[in-house]
Amino acid sequence: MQADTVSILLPLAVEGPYTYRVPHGLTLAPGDIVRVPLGPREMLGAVWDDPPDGSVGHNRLRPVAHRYDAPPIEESLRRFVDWVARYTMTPRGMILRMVLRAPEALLPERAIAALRFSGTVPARLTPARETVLGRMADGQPLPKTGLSSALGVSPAVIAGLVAQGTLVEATIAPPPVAALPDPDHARPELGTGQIEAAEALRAMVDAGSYEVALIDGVTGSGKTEVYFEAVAEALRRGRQALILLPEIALTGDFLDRFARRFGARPAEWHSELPQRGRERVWRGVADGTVRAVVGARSALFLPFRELGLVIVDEEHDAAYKQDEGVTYHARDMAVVRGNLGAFPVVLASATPSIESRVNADQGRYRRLHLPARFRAAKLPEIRAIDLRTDPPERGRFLSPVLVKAMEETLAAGSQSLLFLNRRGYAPLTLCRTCGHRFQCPNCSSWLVEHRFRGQLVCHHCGHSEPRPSHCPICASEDSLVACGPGVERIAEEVAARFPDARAIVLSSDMQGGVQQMRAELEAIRSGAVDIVIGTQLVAKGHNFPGLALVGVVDADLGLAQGDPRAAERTFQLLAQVTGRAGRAGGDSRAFLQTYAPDHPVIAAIASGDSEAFYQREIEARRVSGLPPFGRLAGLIVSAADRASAMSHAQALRRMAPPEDVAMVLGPSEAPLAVLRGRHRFRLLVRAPRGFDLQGFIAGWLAASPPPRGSVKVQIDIDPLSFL
DNA sequence: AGCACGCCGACT
DNA sequence: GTCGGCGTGCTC
Repeated sequence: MQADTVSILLPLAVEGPYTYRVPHGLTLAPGDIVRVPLGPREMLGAVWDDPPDGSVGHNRLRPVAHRYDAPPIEESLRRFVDWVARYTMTPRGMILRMVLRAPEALLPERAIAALRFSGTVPARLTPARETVLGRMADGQPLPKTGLSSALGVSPAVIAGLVAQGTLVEATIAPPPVAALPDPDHARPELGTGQIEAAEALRAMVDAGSYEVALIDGVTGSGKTEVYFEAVAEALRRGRQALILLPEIALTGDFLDRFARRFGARPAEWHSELPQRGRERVWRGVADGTVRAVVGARSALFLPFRELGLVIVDEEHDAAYKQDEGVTYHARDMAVVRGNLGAFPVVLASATPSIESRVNADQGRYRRLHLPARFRAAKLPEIRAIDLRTDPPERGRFLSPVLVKAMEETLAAGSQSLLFLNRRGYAPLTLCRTCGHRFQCPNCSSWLVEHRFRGQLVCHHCGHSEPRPSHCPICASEDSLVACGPGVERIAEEVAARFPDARAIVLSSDMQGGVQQMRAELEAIRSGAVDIVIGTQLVAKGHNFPGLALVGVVDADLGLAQGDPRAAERTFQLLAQVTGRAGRAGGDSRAFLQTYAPDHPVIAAIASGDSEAFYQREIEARRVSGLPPFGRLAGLIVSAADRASAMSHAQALRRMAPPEDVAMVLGPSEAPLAVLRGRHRFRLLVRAPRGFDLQGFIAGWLAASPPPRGSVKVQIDIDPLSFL
């Protein structure tokens, strides 16, 4: 505890900061980014606020090597790191690591090599040389790369002028990674309902204090336009703004939309961003040259210098949950960051999560409801098709009612979308002779036939094997039958029924990657496709302006699982898919094929009465003590083989919990997944609101007989009862 | 994160 | 008899 020591948090899996000696002549303040010796090497770290402890002898302390000339990590971000670490039960250093993801960003950015006119005219002037001098006479340096083609002369001319001393080496500062967005570039015309909501958001940003707003409204009600007004207000007030999107929705379309409103594309941040780009965005965010960022969940950990607003679009989306490494829910952490940084947070969704709805109902969030579609866009007419009364023909999966609607749509020259959230050809293959079912050797799930690829694939762990021609058990030839539909099989049926229609399958395991995908989306947009058959992919992120008909092949899929959020997820997915119809205006229809037309989820979608669904679901959650009324944590128990993972999970469950904590091994006691050769089971821990779940789990793990080495336990889900 | 230390299979 | 696999532990 001496004046010449300092606490440094290192981006490693260490619980707290280490103590270092401050060398003479160096002044350090909390948040400063430094380089310190650690073992045989040097490492990045940040000065933290903890008072240096005396547990390590002063004579063993090593000195800080260097302080970077970079903006310090701001106080509220430091508190955020501490908070997230405690909440997720992760060592603090691991959270800091998420902040310091772009270490090269700490060095000054490399200038661009350029050439400029030195003032010395060459002895001989040729026409090409005159061209160059004419363009460079003002002495402004021009970038070296591409200079000759930019000036329309051969590289030899440039080289000659350099040799003569007419052009000399120079540098130019790299352009900012993103141009400044202008809040008043193209102010939109808002509808009446939108004006009120936009005004409320503007007032929140003006107030400059923590508050959470939940904007909800059907697809096409203009949520984006409304929250852009909040972004504009933050920019006007000199604050930075962050828009979070689920990775899949972070498309060029969205960036263009931002650019149309603000006159410049925002900086973007996501996992695919190349190293150079990451560094530039990180630096720009830290030094304040970047004013607006659109990013995936990890953007929440960027070192903003004056963050004044976070928008979480599609706030219900499960992609906000990070479940590798540090497990956190970006929507919840965004709310925390707003709370610690004293600025507003806006959650937006056409189908809000139950948690957010409850928080709004209970007054913790302000609810801004957008009542109607905007710009004359009409909602589709939605109808459930009862498959018990209108069944498909034998061996087929499309009901005559849906087929007729498709025929009509096709005849009118409009587009149809068939949605089935199941990749591949068939979800189960069995032998007609002996009844053998093809199961994954690692997991307990069925292998899915992918006919285009000729493989049987496990969608759980990725295992795949070639589809055999005969049964591996009874050796019968031609006895294998595909059970149930996947998108490939629906495509087959569509091809048989509509041989002249131009049909296309969109699913995540498409061959050809991003390029191919882009081309196909463009084909759909331009109207070169009549029938789109797609999985979840078509529900999110992409707009299909010409869609007149949406058919949900199996609306019941997803309702039967043991997952406590199954109903909510299905509702959200169905609302999104049916909402794809008719965005651009005109009449449109959506059909839900179902065996349970009275199921609350189906009924809510078909009647358009989502309120009824929410009330019912909220009540069900309240009764069972699930989030947001209780707190739920998933412990992932993992081990190198299935049996020991299972036995460790059971051992943990046997640890007698207090009465107010419930635990189940589940859902359905099935292994979650086999990832990187590790078998994982999930334990769900449920506790009442207000209960110190983290403390309980930590104590529980400390007291449990140490499971042999190879078992890892991590917090998976955690709820909202923190503010 | 690195890097060292420490126990069980196929080889000069 | 060793070389080497990566599981575990440590770095102020």
